[in-house]
Formats: sequence, C-alpha cells, structure tokens
Amino acid sequence: MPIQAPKGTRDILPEDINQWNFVEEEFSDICRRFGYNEIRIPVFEHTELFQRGVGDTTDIVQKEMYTFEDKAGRSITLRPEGTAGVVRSYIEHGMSSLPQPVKLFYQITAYRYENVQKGRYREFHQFGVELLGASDPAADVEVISILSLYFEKLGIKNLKLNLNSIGCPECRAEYNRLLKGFLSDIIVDMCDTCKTRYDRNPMRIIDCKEEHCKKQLVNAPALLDHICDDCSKHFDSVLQKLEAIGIPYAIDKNIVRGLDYYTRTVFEFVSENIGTQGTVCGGGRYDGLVEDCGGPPTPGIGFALGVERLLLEMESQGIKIPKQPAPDIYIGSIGEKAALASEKLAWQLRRNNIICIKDIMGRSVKAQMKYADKLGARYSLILGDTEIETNKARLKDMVNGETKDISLDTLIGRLIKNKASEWL
RNA sequence: GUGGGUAUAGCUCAGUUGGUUAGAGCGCCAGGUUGUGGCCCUGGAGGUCAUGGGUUCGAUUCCCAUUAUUCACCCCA
Repeated sequence: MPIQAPKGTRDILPEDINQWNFVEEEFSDICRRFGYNEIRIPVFEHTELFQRGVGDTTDIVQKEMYTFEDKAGRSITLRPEGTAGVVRSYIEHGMSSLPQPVKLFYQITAYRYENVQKGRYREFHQFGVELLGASDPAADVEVISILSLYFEKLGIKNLKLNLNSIGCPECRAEYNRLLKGFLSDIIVDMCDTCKTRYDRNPMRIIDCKEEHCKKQLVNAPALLDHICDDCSKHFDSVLQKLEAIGIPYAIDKNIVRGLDYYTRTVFEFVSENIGTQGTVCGGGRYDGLVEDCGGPPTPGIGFALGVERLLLEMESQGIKIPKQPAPDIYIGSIGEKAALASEKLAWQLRRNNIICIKDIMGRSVKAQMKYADKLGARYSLILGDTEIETNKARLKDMVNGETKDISLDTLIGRLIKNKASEWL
C-alpha cells in the first residue's frame, strides 16, 4: 500500500487554501488593529516546559504529548499548545523590560496524541493571542473583544461566549478546602479519576462527566460563589465592560479548563453545529504562569482558537470565502518560433503583475484552449507563424467569446496599462 | 485508552444470492478535416475490489485478524 499521511494529519490542498489564507489574513489584520505583533515559536520544546507550564495533572501532559528523545538524549516534545512556548520566549528574551503590556499573536500547528474525531486531529492549527503584563479587567475584555470582532468580520453568528472565574491561588485554596469538606464523605463512592483528583486537583472533580459522580455533585459548592473579594471585583468589572461594548455572554460555573495555569477569568466560544467538539476557542487569565516558568511575576491572559473548528463553523453557516484570482490570460503557441515569442511575451506580462499562464506542453491548439478554459483564464491568445509574420495576434475574451486583432507591438502596453476587464 | 459504522478506478457510488473478461457518472488524455475553449459524439488510460490469513473445486463477495477512515466516550482547540 502506498504511504498515507499519518493518522490525524491532513493535507490542505490547493482547492482549499484560499479558505486558510482568508482566515489567517483576517486574523492578523484584527490583531494588529489592537496593537498585537506576531511571534513565531518552535514546533518543539524541552518536555519540561510543558510539564511545568501546562501542568503535570492535565490530560495533555499525562497522555497526549508527542515526546521523544533526540540524539543527545534530551527529552523533546512537540508543542501541544502555544502559551507555554510564548511565555518561555517572553522570559528568555527579557520582554519584561519592553514597554508593557506586551501584546503577541501567533498562528501555529499543535500536536496531541488523541483519537481522531470530527473537529479533532493530532496535528491541528491554532490562532492565539497572549497579552502579558496587564492585570486590569480591561485586558480580559480586550482579548475577548478581539475574538468578537474577528467573528463579526468573518460573518460568523451565534457563537456563544461562556465565562467563569476560577479565582486566584488564595481563594482557590480556600475553596478546595471547602470542596474537600463537602466531598469527604462521598468520595469513596465516586470514580477513580475523581479519587485521584481529590488529592491532586479537587477542583476538576466538578467537571467530571460520569453520571454517577454528577448526581453526587448537584449540591457541591460552586467556585464562583466562593472567590475572594478582589477576584470577585475583577470578574464583575469584566462583565460590566463586556456589557458596555455590547458583547453578549453567559456565565457557566462549570468551565474549569483543562490546563492548570488558568486563574480568574476563563472563557470559551462554543458552537452547537459542528459536532460534539464544539469549543471553537478557549482562553483565560494565567497570572502565575510566567513566574512558574522562571520569569518575573507577570500577569497574563490569552486564548487559542481552533482553526479546523472555525472553518467547520463557517461552512455550517454557509459563509462564502473569496476565491483565489483566476489567470488574466493564457498564451498558447504553435511551433518553435512562436514558442520563443510566447516565452518573451509571458515574461514581460508576469514582470508587470499580470497573471499569465503559457503553454509548456507543446499541445494542439484545441487542447491548449480547453486547458485555458479549465483554468478559468479571462483572456486567451495563440501565437503561430501567421502572427509572427503579420505581427498581429487575436486576443479572445473567454467569457463572451469576442475577439480582436491586436498588433504585437502595442499588445504589452495595452495589457499593462488597462484593467483586465478593458483589454478588448 | 474504550466502543460502533465503513473500506470496489483520481472523485461520488453501483454490483456480484461465492463462478472465471468488475461497472456507471464525473474527472484525466486523445480524436471528431488543415490553428481556437464552453454543448455534443467517439476512443483510451486507470482497479492484485484496503492488507494478511481461513473456509471452499473456486472468494472482491462468507469468517477471523490487522491497518486505515469515520462518529462517539474521556478530554480538549
């Protein structure tokens, strides 16, 4: 059997590339409008970065990383997400001494060893933003509003914004004590994962999907009801500012996020029509992450958007994406002399930004015309002995079939000076 | 890691109640008078019917395994 692309990876073919170019360019555009600059980070990092940054107790680190030893025995991991790498770069390049805040965006692939399903692949694409050095609620709102504007520009409707606050380490410690108190009697009756979480990260028990566990948790205290005053004020301010600019949201007390670094505000944009993996975008604040990774205490907030899911959503909403431009002109030729002339002509046109396709197969005129038609060329022109002798060629409009004889001396000037729609 | 569906040409799919040359449409290539596309007509290329075993006189068809794919669980983008 011929070699296939590895499980969970996909080719993005020329026929689809315009969709990708379109959403990429639009994203860069919006980010720059908010003052964010692009950063590019390595595909692989030291495994330790993700263990520390993403968190040892997370599913990502425990079972989903592509980890291998390089030839010098270093443990290397393909990035399962972008934030850890960006934060590493921020620290490594001393960005804390840049004017604050530091605003970054990126467009990356990420890798997770998971079983594939709709909207989930082993190699997938993320657009992300990281805003470092700003702790004010206005920062949270800025990051969310980037997404809001982006979706608006793409014409995506009805993505639901869900918000929660999971507090700071202090109020979370307080809450974990409270939760463990609540759970102490019933934990014996819950699933194995929950039992492990009871000691390592009790908060995530709230997120358990086991029916049996869920029933026991109905009356469990919600974190949002027990965050400290500062966190509470922060969250209220975020909500107030969102309302001020008219971004609708819903509070979802169950959003916990699967990554350990989140603090305070967490959010996601969810779709209901792209399968069960409906989270198009997830993000939140991570005020302790930079310090945990060995940098100065620095607040941060960001998000990652799943591009495959974004495209699924756009498709399900029937959003049209501009096609890549068709060739302006096809230049055919018959015979050696004409082939030489067509070489020169095509070269001149291409140097002047005209999309020009020429014959390089030496085929019959009929075959060349068919080809020009399939390419969707706006005009065609065939060179042969007659054209060389008379110094004239017939320019043909491929849309309506009209033709006009044009002197070869004036042809190039005519095509360069005028818009393609005015060539005839 | 777990469970279900699927696997026939580049694509979308027929088909064989197990019988020897496996089909269509689209696409691709070439022709339909000498140098002009789109419609139409003709011809051609392209498949060890996912792979490996088993049952059988005989398997693409039945059985098993493997792999891939797809959907779902867990979890996440």
